[in-house]
Amino acid sequence: MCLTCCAVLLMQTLGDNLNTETKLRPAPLSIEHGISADLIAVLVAVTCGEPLVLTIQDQRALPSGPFELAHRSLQAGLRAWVERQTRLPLGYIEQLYTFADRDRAGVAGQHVISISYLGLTREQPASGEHEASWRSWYAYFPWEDHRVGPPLLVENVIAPQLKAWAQQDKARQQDRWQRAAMTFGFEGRAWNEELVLQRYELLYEAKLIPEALRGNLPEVLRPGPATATEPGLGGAMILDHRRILATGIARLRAKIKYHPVVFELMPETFTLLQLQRCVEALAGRLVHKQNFRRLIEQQELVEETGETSQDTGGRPAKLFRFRREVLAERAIVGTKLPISRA
Amino acid sequence: MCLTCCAVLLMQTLGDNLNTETKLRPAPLSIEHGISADLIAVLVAVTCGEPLVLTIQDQRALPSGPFELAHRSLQAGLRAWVERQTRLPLGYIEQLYTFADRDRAGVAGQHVISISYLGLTREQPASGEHEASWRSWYAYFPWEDHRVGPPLLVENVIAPQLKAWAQQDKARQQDRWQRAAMTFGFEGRAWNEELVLQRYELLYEAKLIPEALRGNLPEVLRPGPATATEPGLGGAMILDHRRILATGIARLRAKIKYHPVVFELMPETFTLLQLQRCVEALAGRLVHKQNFRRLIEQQELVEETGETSQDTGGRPAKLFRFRREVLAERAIVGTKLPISRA
DNA sequence: TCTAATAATACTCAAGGGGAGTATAAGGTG
DNA sequence: CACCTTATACTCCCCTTGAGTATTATTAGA
Repeated sequence: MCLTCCAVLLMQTLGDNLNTETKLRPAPLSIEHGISADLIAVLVAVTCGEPLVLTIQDQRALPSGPFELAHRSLQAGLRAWVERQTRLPLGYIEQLYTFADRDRAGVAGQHVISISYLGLTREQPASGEHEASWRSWYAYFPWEDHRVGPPLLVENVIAPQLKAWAQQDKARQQDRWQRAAMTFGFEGRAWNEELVLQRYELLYEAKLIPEALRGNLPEVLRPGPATATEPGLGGAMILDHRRILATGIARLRAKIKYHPVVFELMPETFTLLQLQRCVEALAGRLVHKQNFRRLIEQQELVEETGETSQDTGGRPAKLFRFRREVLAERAIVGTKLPISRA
Repeated sequence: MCLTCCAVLLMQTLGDNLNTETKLRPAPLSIEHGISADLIAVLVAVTCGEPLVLTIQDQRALPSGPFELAHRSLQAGLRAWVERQTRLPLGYIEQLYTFADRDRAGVAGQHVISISYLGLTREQPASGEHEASWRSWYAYFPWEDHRVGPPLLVENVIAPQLKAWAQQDKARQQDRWQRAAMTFGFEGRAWNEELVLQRYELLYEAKLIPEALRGNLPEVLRPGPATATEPGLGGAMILDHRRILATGIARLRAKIKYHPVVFELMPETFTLLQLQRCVEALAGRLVHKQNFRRLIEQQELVEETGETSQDTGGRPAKLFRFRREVLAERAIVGTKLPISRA
């Protein structure tokens, strides 16, 4: 079969090239096909105003598993697999990105295609079996939390280090610093919470992220120390899992603005402040309370349950529930083109 | 070389298989591993106010090829492959979606993962070798072109057929018709040009699309008649290529609203009307001329070249060029959250 | 019991973006 | 020259949106 031949030949080519450095050289015959597919999930929940992500392996990896042919579709495969592993009912699933960089090749030329998904779930039940645990995503991206103002980390650590990095290359200095200023909001620019991935990639490129210092291939075999780099720029993860997480956060931050996905993260009934805190947790920014309520109400996204919540610490708040009908009623998309209505 | 061998063998396999109507049921044993990966490209150009997509196989398929392990990344692989095949310089590339539905399984359990990409290219040089040719995407989605008003097809054909389909199932009647009304803008609702995929999937579900009538598995082997269904609901394509095209169109229609990708489709210099016509071709809707210009200018997306174009049919128009700097200057993303600036 | 703190909720106001239209300029063609 | 076509400038007005003030309903504590 074509694929086999292709793979085998490639194996050899790859094998030849790769092992010039390290010399773990597996028998090239042992692997027949060069391609395997993995599913990687960014599972998000928000509890007590913290955005949580499900992790395994001592909080250094995203849950992932082999793509099984048994399922009708990728989506179904992921859903079944997640629910089996974690017992979490998955409200919302969305494909994120498919990675197949050569650098990701794992054990000896075995080429891995990773299809990543974003999944939203309610609250946070017992996190299933295995060593799965929930962790705030700001543990991996401390510079992304601007809810109490811009973190000192940005100004005190990231800015100077990026400046130094920019100056390392006189030719590209301008360009580098402009990118840094744009993504991190230096030089008086506004912070843009959606640029999560761009910021991570910039830090990676500047080698401020421990993942960037690892060798490419043999890396799979040494996940590195668990907390060695924690104090600085957030917890590291294996492989490119942190990049995938960044992709998921960025996607979610963009999505909440034009699609009512927040409600997938909320309990059945909630107060408006709880909803606001959830949005703020995701966006990493504070929101204008009155205007937020106006936005929610004029879009008719919620309806009163008639009950109130007493445990607010102040005046009791009305409880609301999501009006699921809106999903069918209208497609929420924004126009930016001056479309002629005539 | 691997690539050659792979390609040649695939050619043969495909060639052999394509014209045998059914019987092709290979021995399930022949394949050891179930997974192979394909790249599928939605290549778009706009010429003379028409949005074009590159097709092969008598305009019934999108260009695709095996994923080659030799490249550094998927993106690089696609770029190299496209440029080799078509000699088109690809300005912009974006991953669309990864499909791996069981229904797509081609030859007997061989599981195919298809990673689809959207690519934008300038104008339209000679379309390379092979049987590649450009075709207006509205040939596949005639109901999507609202530039001269809502097509009669929508009101005269689609609406009644969807109504009939809704009424087939008394239980789901309400729901079905609401979906139809929402996506196609029936019952006085506004047309939303971004819902390309939703509309296609609705028509597919209602079996108004010939692709939906094909059997699942042996389908690969019989692409069906070339123009049998043309007069009705647009040209058919093999497998799920039309769905992928719909995904690409939808993504592009959404993207032009918040990211200056249109310019990847324009020649080096252009008049504002040419730019407008290009946007209109993509969006499938007319745009308010004066407000469109205001939008472009206030965003400082273009700068005058100093020259003018005479062949407008009227007063000569200033020529403009895209200000590439804006890409670095600012990240264009829109906020819909009432973020507190204090 | 009275007071301060916390939060919910209602309302106001001004600036700006965006939809829509009018007016004028500058080329062609008969 | 009249008349068509397109380019370009400018106006108007409403509604969204950012920002702030005022009022109400609770709890905690002096």
